Amino acid sequence: MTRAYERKKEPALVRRRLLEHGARLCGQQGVAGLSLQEVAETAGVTKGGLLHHFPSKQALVEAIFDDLMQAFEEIVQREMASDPEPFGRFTRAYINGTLDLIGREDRGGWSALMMSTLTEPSLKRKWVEWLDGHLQQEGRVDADPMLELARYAVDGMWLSGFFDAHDLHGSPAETLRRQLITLTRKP
Amino acid sequence: MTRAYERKKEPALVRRRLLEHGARLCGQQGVAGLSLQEVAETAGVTKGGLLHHFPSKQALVEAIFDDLMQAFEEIVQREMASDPEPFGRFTRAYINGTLDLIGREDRGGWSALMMSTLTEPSLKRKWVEWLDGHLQQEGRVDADPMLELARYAVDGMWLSGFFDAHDLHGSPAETLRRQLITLTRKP
DNA sequence: AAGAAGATACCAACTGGTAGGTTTCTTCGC
DNA sequence: GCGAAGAAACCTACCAGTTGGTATCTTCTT
Repeated sequence: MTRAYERKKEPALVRRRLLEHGARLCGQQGVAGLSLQEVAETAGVTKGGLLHHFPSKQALVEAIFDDLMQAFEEIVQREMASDPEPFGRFTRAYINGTLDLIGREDRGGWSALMMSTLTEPSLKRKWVEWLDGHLQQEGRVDADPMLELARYAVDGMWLSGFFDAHDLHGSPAETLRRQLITLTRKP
Repeated sequence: MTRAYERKKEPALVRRRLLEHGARLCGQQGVAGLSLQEVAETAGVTKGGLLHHFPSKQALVEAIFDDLMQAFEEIVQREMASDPEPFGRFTRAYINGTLDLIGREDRGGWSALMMSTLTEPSLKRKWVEWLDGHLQQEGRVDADPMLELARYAVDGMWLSGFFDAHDLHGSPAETLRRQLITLTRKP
């Protein structure tokens, strides 16, 4: 039996810290502005230690992205499981999941990480594949233009979430959320 | 009378090239990934030349941003001028203007530049002020939650425009545009 | 002549990454 | 049980290249 509390080296924990601080810093400075040195230091380890867990910056960034994507995937899956109506089910899960993330404290991590998706081709590909996968799996039930529009809208809300912590352009988020969900019901 | 064809130095032109190539490179690599050296070279000038026009990287980035913002402002103004219906006028102009930009070749310049807005506080402030200015000026005619939603949706469309050059999630852009505009009409 | 436009050369700071070491953990023969 | 072997975790020192920025010089325009 291992007694974790006596351990001096805790690779899993260190790895976790590297991912989390990396995500946060990414959110503040973007991928290009991310420095291995800084990530390592804030995670309480040296650059050499970081490079032991992630052999290159690219590897680190992709790991951060995968980590966040997985978390989002789980949220979406949970939302979908509790939605009895097939039509627009994925879109509603996407909406609720995204708005959930906006409310989080660690929003910063998500923020520019997803933004970096735009400049980092490998991340872009991952995201597109994820979305395409879901849209294909759910078949035609999420292909309606209005559903597409709803997804875009929540993307926009998420985007504007960076600009100010408080309510978005004016309306409380809950009002907009309900309005969005309404759009996803059958015409 | 100046005889431009004999000139060897054309500062206005150089400045313009610096702004345009800067915008394009920004779109490809983000602000943090932007290198003065690279901007200068692609604009056909040395770094020293660039730093003569823009005394610092920050100054260059802000100038690029201002330049693009001004272009967008003109588009929006033109759209608004040709819209007889006051209700949702700014929102429609915002929608049409944004979708116009998506279709452009120089979309890349806009792309990550606006993204950088999120990490660069000074740019963020400029954007928020621009939007607030318009929303305040147009009074309550653009405060309706549905209009807000429509603006978010076009933001999302613009965002997803980075992911693939072709049509967005599936529907042709024109279909979505019409649907969006419909949302901006009185309830 | 005077100032603007631009080039050249240079610097300190920082970047991602490598090499090679030390410490800690796990495993396995005994 | 114990202890040695070997792997995993982590650190120190360093490298070559790049960064933004400055100082200085030349060329062009007016």
